[in-house]
Amino acid sequence: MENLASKTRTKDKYRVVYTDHQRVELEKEFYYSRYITIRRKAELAANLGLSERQIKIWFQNRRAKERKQVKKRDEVNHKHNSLDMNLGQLLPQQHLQENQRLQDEAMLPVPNLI
DNA sequence: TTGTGTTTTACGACCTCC
DNA sequence: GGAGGTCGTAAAACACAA
Repeated sequence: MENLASKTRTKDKYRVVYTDHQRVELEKEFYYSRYITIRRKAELAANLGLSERQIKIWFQNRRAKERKQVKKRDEVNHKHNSLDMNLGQLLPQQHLQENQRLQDEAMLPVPNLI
């Protein structure tokens, strides 16, 4: 008898797609804490019908995603800061508009937790 | 449609900590 | 040593312009 925890990648399914409910619950937990405890991992696994290994890997991937987003945002901000040299020549209204544009660019998608 | 870029699962390699 | 971390990557799933 093979359990889910030991083999999540099968011949016919390279990867499974998690349900909206599973994703929402995982996002909620991630929002609460970036690192899941052993106890919470076991609880979530039981509640969501996933293996603890899947929960662990989901959190690893989620943190990687966040780092990627932060890096992208930092790059935009860096671009923003280097632009500040030139912005000194802009009128105040233009400066505000440029600021808003850069902030919009850096805006991250916020997960819908409801 | 379909070609293409992005996101999502899952893993292996390697590292650190206890 | 084992558990869990990051990093890089494969491949399926998805989004979307042309």
